[in-house]
Amino acid sequence: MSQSVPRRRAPRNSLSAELIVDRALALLDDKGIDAFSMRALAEELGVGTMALYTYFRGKEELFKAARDRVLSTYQPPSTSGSWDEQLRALCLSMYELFTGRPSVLQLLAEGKAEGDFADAASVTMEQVVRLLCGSGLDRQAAARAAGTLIGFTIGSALRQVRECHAEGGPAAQAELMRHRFAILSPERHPALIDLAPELTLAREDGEGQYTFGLGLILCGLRDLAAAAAPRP
Amino acid sequence: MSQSVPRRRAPRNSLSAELIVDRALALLDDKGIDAFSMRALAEELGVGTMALYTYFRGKEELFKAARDRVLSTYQPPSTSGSWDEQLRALCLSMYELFTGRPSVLQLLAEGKAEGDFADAASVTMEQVVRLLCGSGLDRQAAARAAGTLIGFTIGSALRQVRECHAEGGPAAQAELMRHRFAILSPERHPALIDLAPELTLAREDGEGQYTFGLGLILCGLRDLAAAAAPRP
DNA sequence: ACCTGAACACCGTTCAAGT
DNA sequence: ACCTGAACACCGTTCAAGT
Repeated sequence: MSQSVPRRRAPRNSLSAELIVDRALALLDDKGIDAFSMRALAEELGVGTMALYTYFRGKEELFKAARDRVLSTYQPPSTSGSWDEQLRALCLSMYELFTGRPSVLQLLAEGKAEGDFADAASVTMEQVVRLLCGSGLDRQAAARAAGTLIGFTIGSALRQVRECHAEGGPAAQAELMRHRFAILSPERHPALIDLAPELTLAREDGEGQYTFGLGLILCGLRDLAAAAAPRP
Repeated sequence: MSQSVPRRRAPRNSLSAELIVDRALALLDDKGIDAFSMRALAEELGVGTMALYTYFRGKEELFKAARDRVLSTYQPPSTSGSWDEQLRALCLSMYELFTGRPSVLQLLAEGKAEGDFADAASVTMEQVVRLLCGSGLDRQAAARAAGTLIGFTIGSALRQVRECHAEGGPAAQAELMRHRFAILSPERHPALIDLAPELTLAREDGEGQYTFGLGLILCGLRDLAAAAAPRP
């Protein structure tokens, strides 16, 4: 007679911090952060739950390791061109890193993996800050611009990731949005109803939405830099 | 001998959906979404946990009720001036609504309270879209601009809210940030270290950071509108 | 050192029961 | 209708024990 399928235990010493992080990232990217649990991860690895605690103090520490794993594999692009073109390339590559690895983004955004950042992240920050400081902005404006660019990038990536992890996927989300528009009263919300098709499309095209917003911010920065350092 | 302080039960029929939402919001704003639980809320109200289920199907529905409560009390400001000045005022008032009610923002951002929006929210959206459509932008640009403004506002408010709910509060967060800068190598991150004071300040001043970014976006929109509808 | 199972203190929710 | 307690299926983590 068949056993209750207890997924035969992995042989001793076959476990490692690396392997655990690998599987954790796979589980995270696959099912999302809400479906993640130490117990489920252990099950996946074919070990008892507490085996994980030999390698990590707890869930939090495992999350930080997962975050660092992804961030440390990140290669900032080598850029060229004017400072704003370089900023655009840097931000876009960050956006792609995040949307390509939804799990880590969720960890960062929900504050589950706070702590000292991996080196790759600070290298990119360094580039961003250097470009901004060389653009003619004063120090305060440069600092705030850095915050705006990073925040906008993370926020935009986060929105798209949530769209994908939401039940039913993007298709269902779009349907839900159409329904919301459908129940609005035409007298009170004429402009909203009129623009509904474009609004729905914009929401579906996360990357287009992001590049549009990024363009606006960079345009604002160019104007600001030009005003701060006018042609002599 | 004293009882185990079972917080004497509330009299029968003293409970209501209103009262539950009230307390839920208080608990949420006070301790944050992570510390919230149906059990804790019931305890706070002096009733058994299951009493809540007489008024709400479950946690999700309670969250939606809490969200709607807050959004329906929101009064969009009456604006005047040019379209971009009006947009600025609308966005700022949304930002203040959210940062004033951290709990609801977290519900919205973490997708815990999805569903049809309250009326007040769509009234504001209507205004935003109307202003954008009247600015000279084409339809697609108007839709994307709306997405950018809303997304940036929610994202910025969320960052500030998390800053406040993080352990130790803003002060501890700033200290942590200084520490992060302190451990960077001066050879590899000269610009970052040089701008550290301003970056720390910018992070502490959430509202200043937001208005700065909003200004950049609006500046970009003005340029775009001017290019789309040049003087005849 | 590496891994285990039992146990503890939580959680949301179902269910049968009481008023 | 309104509210209860017991129970179920989860969760992260502690702890004593096994190899």
